[in-house]
Amino acid sequence: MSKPATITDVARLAGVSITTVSRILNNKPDVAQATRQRVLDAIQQLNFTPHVQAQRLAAGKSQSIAVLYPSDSLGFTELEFEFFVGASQVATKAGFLFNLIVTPMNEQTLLNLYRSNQVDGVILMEVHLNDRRVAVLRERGYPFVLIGRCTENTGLSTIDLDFETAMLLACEHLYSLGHRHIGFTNLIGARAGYGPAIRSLWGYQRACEQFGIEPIYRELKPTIDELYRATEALLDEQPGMTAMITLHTGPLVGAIRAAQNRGLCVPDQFSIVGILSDQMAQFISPPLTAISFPAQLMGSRAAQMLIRKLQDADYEDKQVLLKPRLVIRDSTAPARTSER
Amino acid sequence: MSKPATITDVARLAGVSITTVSRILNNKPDVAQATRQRVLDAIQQLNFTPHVQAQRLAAGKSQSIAVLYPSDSLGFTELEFEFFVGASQVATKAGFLFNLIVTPMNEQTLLNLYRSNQVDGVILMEVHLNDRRVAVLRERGYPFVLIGRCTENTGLSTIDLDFETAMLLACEHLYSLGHRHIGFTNLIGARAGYGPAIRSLWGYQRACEQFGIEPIYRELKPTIDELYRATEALLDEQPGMTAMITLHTGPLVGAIRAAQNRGLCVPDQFSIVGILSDQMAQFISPPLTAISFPAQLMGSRAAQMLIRKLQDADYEDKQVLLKPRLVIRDSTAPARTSER
DNA sequence: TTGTAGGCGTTATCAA
DNA sequence: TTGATAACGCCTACAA
Repeated sequence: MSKPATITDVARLAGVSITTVSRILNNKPDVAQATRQRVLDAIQQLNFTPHVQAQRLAAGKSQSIAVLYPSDSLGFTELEFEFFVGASQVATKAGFLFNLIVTPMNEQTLLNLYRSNQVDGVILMEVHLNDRRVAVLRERGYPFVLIGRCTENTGLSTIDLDFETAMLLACEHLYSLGHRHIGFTNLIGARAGYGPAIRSLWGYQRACEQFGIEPIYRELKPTIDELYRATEALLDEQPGMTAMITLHTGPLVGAIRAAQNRGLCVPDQFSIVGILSDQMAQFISPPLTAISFPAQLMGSRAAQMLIRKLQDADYEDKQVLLKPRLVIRDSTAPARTSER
Repeated sequence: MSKPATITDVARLAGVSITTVSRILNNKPDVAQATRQRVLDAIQQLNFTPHVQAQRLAAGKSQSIAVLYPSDSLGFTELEFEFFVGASQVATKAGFLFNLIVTPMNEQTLLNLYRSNQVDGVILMEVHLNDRRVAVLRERGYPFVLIGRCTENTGLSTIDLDFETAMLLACEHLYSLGHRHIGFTNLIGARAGYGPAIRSLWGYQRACEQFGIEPIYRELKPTIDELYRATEALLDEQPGMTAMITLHTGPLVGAIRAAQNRGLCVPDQFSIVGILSDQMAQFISPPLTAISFPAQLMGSRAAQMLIRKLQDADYEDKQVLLKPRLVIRDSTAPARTSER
């Protein structure tokens, strides 16, 4: 583990000044072809790589971004992984380091991230309508991007799935299959202002009005058991219910099981629509009719926006809202008009 | 976005030298109580946070670790997410930055990671029996930890699941249920020396000998379709086969489906055992009897080992091998002695 | 086209 | 118990 070569070593070996080496490293013009070659040779020979800490200190940038994913939030879903991979790929390609921080941060630690120059910018996940983190960062003018969005997003860079439309689509699909009693089990947190939860609820409510159907609504923690019990309860209370939409990714297996345990065959007697990744939708039996959640895309777009923002002084903030897409698989079928 | 305060500002405000402030920041002894308080007040007042780049440059450490997960490797499984979360939590708690790098690296870029001081150490995933990355890093004496292991691990820090024993357990379970024709669909890559694949194969082979049963073996890419087709093919070719073990996490749904499509009820007429996270095992229908894969634990243990190694000069390398645990759920049942 | 010199914000080594 | 001062490795005016 001998000490890595420094720019000084290179300069000495090539018989030039440090400045010249630096110029070449940073692709500045005004270097004689011969000199450049000599320096490049020296670099090669010494296996030299610039010391990033030093570069960053001198340049005043950290060249790294972080994703803040408070892991206590909602338990496992398959989506996170895709977000991370998408963002990490983009970051690496752009020469940025990608930090994943799953420990929840308070206002202080969040600001320190910037002040201490650990990161140039962050991607915030699990965003609420009134997110303190957003308020704090916005006020200080620190660069960041949201996966999700707030109530007031002017001047922010955001990327989100249009959950409201997603719910409309889902309801429409079921309605067109003849379903008139459609339940919706939402993520917990709508009241707390958790974006996806509250917007889905709005969408559901709008759909109910639009189609003239009666809402059947629950909020749950995203565990299989919860969804299992809730589904059973709903089936009991709502004998007329022939279909369900759920925002919970994995646990929605609980819903399927509960239905099946009641002797209800999915989809022949009971239809289910989810919102989840295409991957996961196919892992489930039966393969799920679902709004697909393009998590990897969202992760990479978020990273792109952030990095551009960091590099372009006059980058314009954008609020990207992805149009949801319904993929019909095997968990939905026409409603039996007779009874359930 | 006013410039953050520096140590100089603090020193000036407190009326002491930079050195003194530095001492206090680093909890050195020999500072008068009164001085300390004065400096702390100044720090508070200025909202000062040390500039990490500068600290790291001066100290010669980057205080960050990275996980190298080449994302082209095997496609999605739910396990990665858990690895990352586990490692990230530990890193943050220890004051380290956690970098996730999913872009595959060649020898050069890997070494540059160290030389450029981006990271102090890395956690390698997707390890092969003869892993070039390991050879390269070991030779240079750079600190790293493996999730997985090689053929020769002396002097390395590794953590791995004992796949060989896992396969023995799985076979034993099925054998004790009366199954005598047990198929095994492995991850592709055994021949290429991919650790989990090859060790599982060894375990399976040992189990077959031990129980005197005939191996029924396939290697596949981890997609639902592949596993679906392979299972169908196996069912055709091996009319006596009543059970299957598979190393593929999600796609094993394909196996279940194929069996069911043949009119084989799982588990009554066909048993399946997987190796996957407890989470995922429950997402699947029927809930899967499986060797549980403690990914989050492995991630955090790996990070712990690495960080200790970085901090303790005389840290002893350990090769940790986790004992597998079989959790019996609803995908295995006694073999029908009659026929399938 | 090239080099000199100062600075980035810390830590570490000596003196005082 | 404190404080100069020299690193750390690189970048960047400015000068030559």
